[in-house]
Formats: sequence, structure tokens, C-alpha cells
Amino acid sequence: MLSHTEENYLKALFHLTSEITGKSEAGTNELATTLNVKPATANDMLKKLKEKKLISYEKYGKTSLTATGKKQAIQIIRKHRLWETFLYEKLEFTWDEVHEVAEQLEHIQSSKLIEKLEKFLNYPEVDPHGDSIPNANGEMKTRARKTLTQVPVGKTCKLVTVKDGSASFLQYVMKVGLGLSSKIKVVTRQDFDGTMEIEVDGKKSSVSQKFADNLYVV
Amino acid sequence: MLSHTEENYLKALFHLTSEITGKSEAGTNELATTLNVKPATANDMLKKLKEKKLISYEKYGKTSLTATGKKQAIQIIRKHRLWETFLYEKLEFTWDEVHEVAEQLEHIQSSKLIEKLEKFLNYPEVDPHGDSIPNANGEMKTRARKTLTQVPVGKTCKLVTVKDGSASFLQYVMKVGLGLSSKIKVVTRQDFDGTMEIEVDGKKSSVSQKFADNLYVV
DNA sequence: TCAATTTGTTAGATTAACATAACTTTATAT
DNA sequence: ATATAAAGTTATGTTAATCTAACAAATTGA
Repeated sequence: MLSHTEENYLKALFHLTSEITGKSEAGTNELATTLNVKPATANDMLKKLKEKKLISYEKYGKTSLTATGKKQAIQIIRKHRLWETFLYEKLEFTWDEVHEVAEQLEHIQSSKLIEKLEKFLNYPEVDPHGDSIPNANGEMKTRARKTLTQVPVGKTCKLVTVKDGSASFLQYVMKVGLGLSSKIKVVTRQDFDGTMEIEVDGKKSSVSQKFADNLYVV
Repeated sequence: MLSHTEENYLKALFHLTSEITGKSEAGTNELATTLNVKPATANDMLKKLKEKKLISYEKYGKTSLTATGKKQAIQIIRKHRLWETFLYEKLEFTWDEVHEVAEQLEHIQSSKLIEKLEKFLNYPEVDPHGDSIPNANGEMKTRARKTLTQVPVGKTCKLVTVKDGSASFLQYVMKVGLGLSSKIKVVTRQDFDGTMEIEVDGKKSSVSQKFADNLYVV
């Protein structure tokens, strides 16, 4: 049985070494920063997690999760995302409120609880941020999050979430007629600077690449 | 902000000094026993809680909650009971499974969460064990509780809750075919030792007085 | 009433998770 | 190539929550 703190280290390591970041190892300082602790503290924990065979770590080297460690990390992420889905869908939390509470709920120890919760939510595959939810075996549809920038001309996609959640950006998004689950058709794209023409509910708009990079779609 | 441990002490003190137990103070050893710690450990915590003005405590004396401490304890109990209701009603947990998981969930810190959960459950007044759920202001309907022992022969009553909530007792209760809201008919009672014959869903069982004393009914 | 039992307290250790300060190793930049 | 910066480590200390062992106070029962 892992402590809350140990679980948080595994989760942080998983995120720091995912496909999205592109890296397969993380540094001690980097890890300490993401967990808001001092490097010395992280160093202590790395030794402990190595002892438990959850990470590969050598003095002055980079750290990565072992197969076992990764498995455990995925289970925590599974719980986190299921709770986020619960908060969003059943308790009327907004997308920006779910994370903080899910950070606490993910540490509740009860396999029955998480299985029943998953069933109650009707086996969702994606959380409110559009991240896919691993199943009980840790298998995860790697629908790696895609931004609007990656959608080919002529195709239509659905808005899942935004990367930058600032009020100013959200207002801009709404001005273009977009909301959660909006269908977006990519009409044209300039090779020069990535500026795109998109169509939402029959309404055409021109948006910059920076804008498109901030929209996650499926 | 209280630690999980501090919250558990307040909760234990509340239960040890409730109307049901009849007492208004608790001893150090008694408290230690219910929390599964050594008296020395409880003693340290009592000093700390006194410092925080959550309990009244004097060296070699008995302990009781202050108004502030009681208020906090009730909020924890409110959370516990709402989570139990959620597990029972929404996640298909059985009667005897809810407590253990609720012990963990009750420590989640988020007033929004508990308000939304209460709304989602449609403002329940009673948890799956029949204990009333305090509202956001800490107000609680104190229903006069009657035990099965007090029901006259020939009468039928409804099971509301149990006095001893241990898993082993709850399993025994279920074995007799009893569940929340079960109708119980008292068929016979021996004057000698109080042993009763009862009927639940047409099924007859013989139960001891001790057993009957543990069942609250209306 | 006073010796025995129960109850409560103190002192001193331990463990997990953090910190600071001083140090060592590795990376980098001209 | 090597001085400097960045990254990582070690030693030491703190706090919260636990323990054991020894001691002190309060209760009780003959």
C-alpha cells in the first residue's frame, strides 16, 4: 500500500515522462518543482521508491518508472479522471474546478469504489478535459489529445476542451461561436503562418495558429 | 484546517459523548481504545486540541468538546453520512460496506463538494443506517429511537438502524434477512431471557435479547 | 482508610515527509 | 579546455503521529 505522497510522486513521474512531453526520464529538480518540494526531499523519496522497485534511479542519473510503477501510476490517473468525470457530470462542477478536488479523491483506497463509480458513470472513455480514462486493466485508448491545428483541411472535429483557460481566451472562443462539443469544420489553412478559416454552425471565422493550438478536439 | 487525525479525534469524542451513550465526557484511555492508539498518543493529541480550543481538558480530568469542537465534529459526521448515502443509493454498496469507505471520504476538504453531493442526493435526512444527517448549519433532527426489544408481541415495525455498526454484527443482521426498511413482526417473546421469534418477509427467526437491543425501529 | 487497581502522564524513540546549508557531480558556453 | 552554472546529493534538523517504559494520580473495595 502506497502513501498519498508516494502516489503523487508516481503520478508526477508518469506525467513528466508521457508521450505528450516526449521524454522518457525525469530529473530530480524537475520532479521536485512539479511537486512543490525541495530537491533534497524528492531525492529522499526517489531512494525509497527505488527500494520499492517502482522506479529506475541511479545516483546523479535521471528517473523513470518501472513497469510496476507505471501500472500503479495509471491506476491513480484512472481514479483521478473518473472522479473528475463524476464531479463534472453529476455534481455540476465546472471544468476548472474538478482538478483540485479530484487530487484528493484519487487517493481513496477501495477498488470496489472505483469499479462501482465507473459503472455508475457508464464506463466513460474520456474525462472532462478530454483525456482518456484507463480501464481496470490499465489499458488506455491513446487518443493522444489533438489540437485544432492538427485537423486536416476539409475535416470536421468536435471541441473537447481548451489548453489556456483564462477568461480572456474563453471570451474570444465564445465570440467565434464555440462552446463545449461544438462541431468545427476546417475550411482552409495557410501554410505560411498556419492561419485557418473554420466554420462553426455555418458561421465562418479566421483564427490564428496560436488560437488553434489552444483548442483540444476529437 | 484540521489534519485527518485531529478530525478523527473530534469525531470519536462526539460519539463518546452523544445522547445515545448518555455521557458528556470521555476518558483518555477510552478515547485511545476507540481510536486504536495508545493512551500516551491520545494524551498528546488532547493537549494539542485543547490548545486549539476544540476541547475542554484538564490534566487527569475527563474531556469534552467545546462548542467550536462540536461544530467541527458535526460537519465531519455530516460528510460521513452523506457519503454513506451516496455509496448505498448510487453505487450499490451494501449496508455493511459503506462505513469503511466513508471513513476515508469524510476527510475530503471541499465545501462545494459536500453541498453539491447533498443536492445530488436530494437533501436526504437519514443515512443508510438510519442516523440523521446534519444540514449545512449543523442542525440535526433527533428522532426518538426505539429498539426491537420494546416492540410488543404481535406488532410489526420497520428497521431504521442498528446500534452496533460493526461489520460482523451487520452481516449477522443480514443473515436473518433484514435490511434497511425491512418490516419485522414480533411473533413471540420469552419472559425468561427475552428471546424473541420474529418474522421478516415471511421468514421466521429466533433472536436473542442482545440482538434485539441492537436494532432501532419505528 | 489505605493497598491495589485503574487511569492518566511524562520522557524518550521512531518514522514519514518535509526543510536548509553545504557539498559534489555533470553540463555548458565561450 | 576549463571555469562557471545547473543539477543532484548529503548531513542535519523539524514536525506530526505514533510507540514503549516508567511514573503519578485517582478510584475502589475490603
